[in-house]
Amino acid sequence: MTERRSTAQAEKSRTRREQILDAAFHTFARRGYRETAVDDIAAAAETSKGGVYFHFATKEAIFRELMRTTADRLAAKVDRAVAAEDDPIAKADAALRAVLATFAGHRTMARLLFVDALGAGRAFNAETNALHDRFARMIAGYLDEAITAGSIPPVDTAVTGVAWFGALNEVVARWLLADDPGHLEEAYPTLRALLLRSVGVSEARIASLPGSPAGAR
Amino acid sequence: MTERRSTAQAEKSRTRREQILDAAFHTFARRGYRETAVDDIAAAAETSKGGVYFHFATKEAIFRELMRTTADRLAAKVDRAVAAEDDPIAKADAALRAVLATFAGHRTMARLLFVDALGAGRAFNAETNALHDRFARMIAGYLDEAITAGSIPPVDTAVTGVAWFGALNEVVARWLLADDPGHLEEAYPTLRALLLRSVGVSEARIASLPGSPAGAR
Amino acid sequence: MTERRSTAQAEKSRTRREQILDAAFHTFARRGYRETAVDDIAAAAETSKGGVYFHFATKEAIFRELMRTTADRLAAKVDRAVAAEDDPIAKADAALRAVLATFAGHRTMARLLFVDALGAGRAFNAETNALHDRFARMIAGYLDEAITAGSIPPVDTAVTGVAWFGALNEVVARWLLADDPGHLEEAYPTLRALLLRSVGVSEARIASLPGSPAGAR
Amino acid sequence: MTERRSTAQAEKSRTRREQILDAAFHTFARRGYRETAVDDIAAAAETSKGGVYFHFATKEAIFRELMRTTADRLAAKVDRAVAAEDDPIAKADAALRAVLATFAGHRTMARLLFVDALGAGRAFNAETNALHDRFARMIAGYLDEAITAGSIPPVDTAVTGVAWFGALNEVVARWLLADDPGHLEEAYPTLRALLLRSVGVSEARIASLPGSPAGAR
DNA sequence: AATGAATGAGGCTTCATTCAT
DNA sequence: GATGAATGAAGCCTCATTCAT
Repeated sequence: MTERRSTAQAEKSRTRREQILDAAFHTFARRGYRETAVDDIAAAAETSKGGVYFHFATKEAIFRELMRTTADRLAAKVDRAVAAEDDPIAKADAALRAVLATFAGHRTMARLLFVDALGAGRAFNAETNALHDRFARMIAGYLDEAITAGSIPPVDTAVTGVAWFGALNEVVARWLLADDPGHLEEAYPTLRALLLRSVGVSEARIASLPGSPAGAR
Repeated sequence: MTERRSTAQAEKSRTRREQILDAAFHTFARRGYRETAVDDIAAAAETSKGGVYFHFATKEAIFRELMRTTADRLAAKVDRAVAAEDDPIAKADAALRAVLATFAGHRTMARLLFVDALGAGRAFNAETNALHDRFARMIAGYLDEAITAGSIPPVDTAVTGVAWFGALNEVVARWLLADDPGHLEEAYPTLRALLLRSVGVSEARIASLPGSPAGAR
Repeated sequence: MTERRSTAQAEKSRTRREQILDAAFHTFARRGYRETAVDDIAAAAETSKGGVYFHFATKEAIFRELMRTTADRLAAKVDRAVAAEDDPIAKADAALRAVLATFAGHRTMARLLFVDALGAGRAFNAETNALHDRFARMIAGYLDEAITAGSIPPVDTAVTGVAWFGALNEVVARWLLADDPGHLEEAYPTLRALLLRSVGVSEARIASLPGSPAGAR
Repeated sequence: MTERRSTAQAEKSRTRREQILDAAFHTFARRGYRETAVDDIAAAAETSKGGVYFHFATKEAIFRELMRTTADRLAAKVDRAVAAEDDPIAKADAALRAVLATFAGHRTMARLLFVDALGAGRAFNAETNALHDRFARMIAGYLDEAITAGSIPPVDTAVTGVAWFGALNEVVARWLLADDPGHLEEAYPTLRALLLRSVGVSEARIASLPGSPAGAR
């Protein structure tokens, strides 16, 4: 009985904890880190300030956890998409597509991950840095594989990873910040062609990818 | 006499104004907008809070002016560099080089322009947006010229402008946020090759640019 | 149990709220609205600035609530006094007596209601206006009844209400501001005779009221 | 020559001083004492803050001087009006009429004198007190004359003076604070009848005064 | 005489965090 | 576990006053 109750409590607690994370996620994304008061989070989570502080030590801790899990989720999605492809270039394509699709579906998530981290102040630079680094490295890794496989000529994959991520990031960010967002996917073919070309993939190969403009050169 | 005196005073006032802007510039860049107190600016400018408020209506006004003038200065530098070249691709090269060189010399300036704007909170998104837009458009403009001149094949220059700016931005930002910065210019040849290739410039043409890796020729 | 606890807490909270109102009441009355800092109120209430702001949104809100409740209390007292009399003139007498007695007992209350409202700045004119209007109308209402009952000849009760209130107000205010207050009630018979006479009540009727100067009978 | 210049300077100085007083008068009256910044006064006087401080030691000093001179002017006007009459009751009528006429013509002056003094904070109570006292005493003085002349029965003229002033003050104040002022003079016959009746002047005598309703009872 | 820049105390409000219940 | 009251350090801004020129 005690056993059962404590389990039930633990479950309820986990639920409440997630409620708070959820609320924080949306509130941070909508209003930004500094503009979000712990009270706002508590209200959105339908609990009290004290309740929030029972589950998290500080406001910063909430944000950090959110950053981490959100990034994890995205990275997992990308990994899954990549694993489904064989050809290195198809892998890259799949990865890009996965990122854009996720963002397109979760504007909020993107905002949190790519825009707000900076707004959170110097304290978070390490986090942000690590996050961007992680994605840049991920890209570099795939590029390295592609080079090894002979799919593309050798390049400085470290710099290229950063640049690709930056290009992607900016396109997403501009979309996030736009008053009238439009469809993020529309930019995809152009962006993909740009990125692939930048590492020496031939026009023919690019044109052969699914979704390329029909008669493309 | 009165004339002379008032002129001297006006000059001193202007000097003080600039002192404040300077102090604000550095403090914002070091600590971020939200993290910077008006008192900090005053202290750094060796004046008082009231002194700051004599010259600027609000903290925000200081930041806005800083954003504007900093962007102006950079844009002017780029324009000058571009005007010195004839060939569209050389122009692009010059522009990139100008941006990187400026940032390399003024880490602080870059931080303010590219990183902190986001930290300033939702209220500044319009400003930031406009700033990024300005540079993205600038790039798109040069790309359009290059297309018109037949130097590169047609592409969606709007998206490309954004992507280029993003790639550049990210490279700079990562450098800014790194613990051990290293030399920004080292990334330049790689980045340049990447960007030019992405819009279809031939390897030969890229290799012919000054500063390209020796063996590449 | 939870019930009991929450009730106890709510009660404590209400108590604290009133503590703050009380402290504000006295501080406003002693120093005036502008002169009173929220810190002063907090200190007087033996709590912190934050504590005050937990219970009230702004300093102005405190003042407004104070004005309202104080006026309510006075109006209720007058209404009760009036209801206890039958004859219109006796009603007027009772009302005047109630006001003066209340003020005499609570110098502070009077100060807040009649003097400080103006010190609160243009923003409060609406409030003050409404307050004075309320009392002037109250008087006018009783006068109208008296006219209807044939106890006094017809007069412009609107202007008369204002004038009566003004006379009363000034007598009270002068007493409030005097260095050596003396007894407010001493002025009462004179004031009452003045006011009643001003609306045509006969000397005989006035002399018959309780508390009239002996020899006047 | 020096002589002449210094005279000219003195004159200019006096002019400037008055300019400032004028500006202060209007600004205080429009915005209230606390809401008026010395900068506002300087701007309205078309001079600088320093200029203001050359002529006046403090903001308070300006206000005090304004109160005094304004009251002087009004008192002089009343005295003149009173001197023109013989009969005590006609004198009283003339005095009331003078006050109301002055206020009606100078809403601004009235506001400064009767409303704002309180808004200026406790520091001015002495001044305000003295001012109100002065007018109450003035009224009491005329009433004493009237009693001596046998025009009215004896009353406590001190209290009556205060009450009369209060009635007058309130009527004026309500007019000052009203959104849609209307004509102050319209209230005059009612007010006059009220006041005169209150000290035992007969209906017949009241009806005989100029401006009384034609067929008045 | 006048200017305008500078000063700095002080005001109101916000908010992350703590804690008794 | 949860609540909500309390704390107090900051933060931004205003403004009377001073002062060098």
